[in-house]
Amino acid sequence: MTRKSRTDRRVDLIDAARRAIIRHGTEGVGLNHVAEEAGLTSGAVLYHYPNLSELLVDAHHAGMERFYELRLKRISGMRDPAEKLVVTIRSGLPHGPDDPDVRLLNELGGAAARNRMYALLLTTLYDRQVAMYQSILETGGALGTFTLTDDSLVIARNLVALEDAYGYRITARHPVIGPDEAVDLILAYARTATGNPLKTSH
Amino acid sequence: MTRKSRTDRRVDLIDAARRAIIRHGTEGVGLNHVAEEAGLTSGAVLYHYPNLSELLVDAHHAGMERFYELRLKRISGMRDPAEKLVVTIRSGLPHGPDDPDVRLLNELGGAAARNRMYALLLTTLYDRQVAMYQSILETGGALGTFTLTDDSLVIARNLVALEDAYGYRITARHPVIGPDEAVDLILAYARTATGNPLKTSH
DNA sequence: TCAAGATTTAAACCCGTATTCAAAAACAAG
DNA sequence: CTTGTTTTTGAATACGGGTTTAAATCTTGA
Repeated sequence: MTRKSRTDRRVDLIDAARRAIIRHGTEGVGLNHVAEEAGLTSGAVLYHYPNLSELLVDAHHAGMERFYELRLKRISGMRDPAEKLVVTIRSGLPHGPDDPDVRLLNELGGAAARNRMYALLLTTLYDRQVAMYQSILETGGALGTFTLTDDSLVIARNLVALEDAYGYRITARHPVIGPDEAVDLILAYARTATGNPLKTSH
Repeated sequence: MTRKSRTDRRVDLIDAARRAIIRHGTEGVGLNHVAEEAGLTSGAVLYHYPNLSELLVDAHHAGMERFYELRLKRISGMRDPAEKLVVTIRSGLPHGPDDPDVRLLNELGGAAARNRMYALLLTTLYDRQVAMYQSILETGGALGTFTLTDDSLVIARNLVALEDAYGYRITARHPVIGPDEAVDLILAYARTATGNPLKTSH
């Protein structure tokens, strides 16, 4: 073992790749971009990774995992399903047009239609987010906090869909729809779907 | 003037570019791809267009215009706002994972975060679609067909957002969510938002 | 300190890119 | 058919891509 373990070095490269992808796009990013971001040469990158595309897949995979885990952590200590729901909606949206995590996810939207690996990653993430919302909705329904107008699966799918779409609008710098406006829009749906006023905490 | 006018030849190239973009992605498409799709050489393409990126922008622009105009045409002869709404929801979704028009739109999702031109095109299309929905909702409200639970702008924005998101899921080949399922999901929201049963016509 | 191993670099390689340009081909009009 | 113009080709240019490899550097353990 040297100063940094083999896996640690790969983690660094994954992070460099993540930044490079955001800067140049999944299909526009090059080995030199990643190397520059990592403070190395392209050869050194390829010493740790067999080829570029594998590194890019790992970078996307890691980015998704981080995004999802962060969302779970945000609501880990909460009891009230209504509060959980509001916080979860917020955590699914980018903080601004340059939010790195969402930027990374949005890069895959087009590529997923051509690349089975990326398609699988994206649909898996979607389904996990749906399950996350569904769990909140179900417990809220059981506790009487929510009165669901539809099957929880339907509402959950629509909530994640709304997040995704407004994420795209925000990263595309829509002049009117920012993070706050997107939250309001999604909450408008969540309120009618749950029958809960869902007050935002500030 | 020769057999084909200058603008006609450009239209052919735009269509070739559209197909090439779908095959290789906005950032992965090359001059040779477009030329091959048009049955020409790269030099001939550049004889009609000053450079590749300008052609790509035109191709995206034309694709959006076609997509939007087609949606308007679908509901042009209809009276009943409920019927209009259902048809419009359908026309906003891809027919399947390989639907060319939606594939083209999805290509821009990631690029819009890096390219101001693409961002403008996408947000403009979004706003126009919102206006289209809003018009349907407003007339339905005026006629008493709809009883809107929210401002028509809010509902319209959410409807377009849902279309966009499910378009991505469908083109990414989600194993469960296809065009029919997506329609049902969006209709679930539309029903609660309009207070109308919104029967699908078959 | 020294030797062995791991890591990084720099250069070479080959392939593909956008773009330019002179020559060839296709075409329209006289 | 011939002339003049438009269009297309194919080659040349110059650059950048990913990947490989030998040499140089750095790190660790003895």
